[in-house]
Amino acid sequence: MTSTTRPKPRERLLAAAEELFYSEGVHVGVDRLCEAAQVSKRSMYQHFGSKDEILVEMLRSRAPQVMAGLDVAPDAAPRERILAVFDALHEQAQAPGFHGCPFVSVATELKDRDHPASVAALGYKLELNAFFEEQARLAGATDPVSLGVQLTMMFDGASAYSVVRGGGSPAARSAVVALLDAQGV
Amino acid sequence: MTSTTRPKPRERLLAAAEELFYSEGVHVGVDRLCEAAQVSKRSMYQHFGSKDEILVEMLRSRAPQVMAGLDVAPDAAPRERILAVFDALHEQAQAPGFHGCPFVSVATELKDRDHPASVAALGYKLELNAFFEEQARLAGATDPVSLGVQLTMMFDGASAYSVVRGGGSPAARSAVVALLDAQGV
DNA sequence: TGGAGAGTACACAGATCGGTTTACTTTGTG
DNA sequence: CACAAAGTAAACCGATCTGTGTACTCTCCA
Repeated sequence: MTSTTRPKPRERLLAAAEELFYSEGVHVGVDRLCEAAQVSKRSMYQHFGSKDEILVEMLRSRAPQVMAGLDVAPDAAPRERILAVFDALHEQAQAPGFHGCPFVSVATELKDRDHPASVAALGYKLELNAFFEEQARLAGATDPVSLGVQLTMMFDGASAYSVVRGGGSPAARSAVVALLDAQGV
Repeated sequence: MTSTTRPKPRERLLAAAEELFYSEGVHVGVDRLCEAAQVSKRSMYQHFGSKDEILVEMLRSRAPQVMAGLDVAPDAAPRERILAVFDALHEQAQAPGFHGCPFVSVATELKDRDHPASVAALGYKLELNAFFEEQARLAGATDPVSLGVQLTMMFDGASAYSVVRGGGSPAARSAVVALLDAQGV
């Protein structure tokens, strides 16, 4: 009976935090968090020391899933694998509940790079950057380090575009193509 | 005595809102806002109907100044004028109190594109986009519309980079050069 | 000079914030 | 079965939130 069992409070809290913090911001209160997770506040403070701890744990535990949701062509050649990331982003940006990259959102809302959650967000961004850089290197890019940063910037820029205007733009893909072409990828 | 006069409460409130909402977020309370502006709460509600109204008015009134702070080479040729914007951003991103584009920040924090402040933020972003597009057109770009969007994305992507990691990166400028070169600008 | 408009200080309302505490119930297992 | 672990509901704490009400003072100008 491992498949139909209801998730434990800890996991329910992390799921509720993912949903609420993303759709409404990190200022959502613990009362609403507990209500959404169907967990009493007393239990919540048994599992987590504070609301911030939930936020950090949520970011840490979700990073791999977010990466997996973007690296949708792991067996393709580097250039296509990179482009697939932006195609995936483009599709996610069409969804009604899209509010940009959750890690950048948290960092933007906290406005404090020393906050543990900001550090967790930075960790994820470095991962994404490393992914781009590695693919660039595999494809024989002129300057993989620079290209990795450039692609990370384009990723966050395309996200910001969606946050402000809604939806996506084909200009993101053409920009990526131009950046890849410029380095012979 | 027009130069040494202390600004009126309305302007002091807008200045305090610009400072506090940017450095700490739109969730700063009206009490702290009034304290920073040295204006009584009663007076605040004489000038503005609500806290949100201050936020919207602040964004609207500050947009021209922000644009002016980026278009620092208005007499240069289009390509250099565009690059000057990213050089200005790069310098601003080095400053200790930098927290990204204030308009994108507000939109990110509100997570509601229908909010009047989000609409104001959108208006500013469209202005920046139009600026890039116009320069691209003047320089004879292959597809000025697409290039305008691409540059706006790079701008916000470079801003996000600074928010998450702090400081700037020379990769932003090289990316812009690649995008311009790809369109013969 | 005197009165109106603009400003102040401060208490208040009702809600919500993060977090704690008390008292009770459920659940899994030796 | 029995009992500890883990869960629940709900009151409570002091602080803060947006916004209002009251009562007073300042300043400028007809």
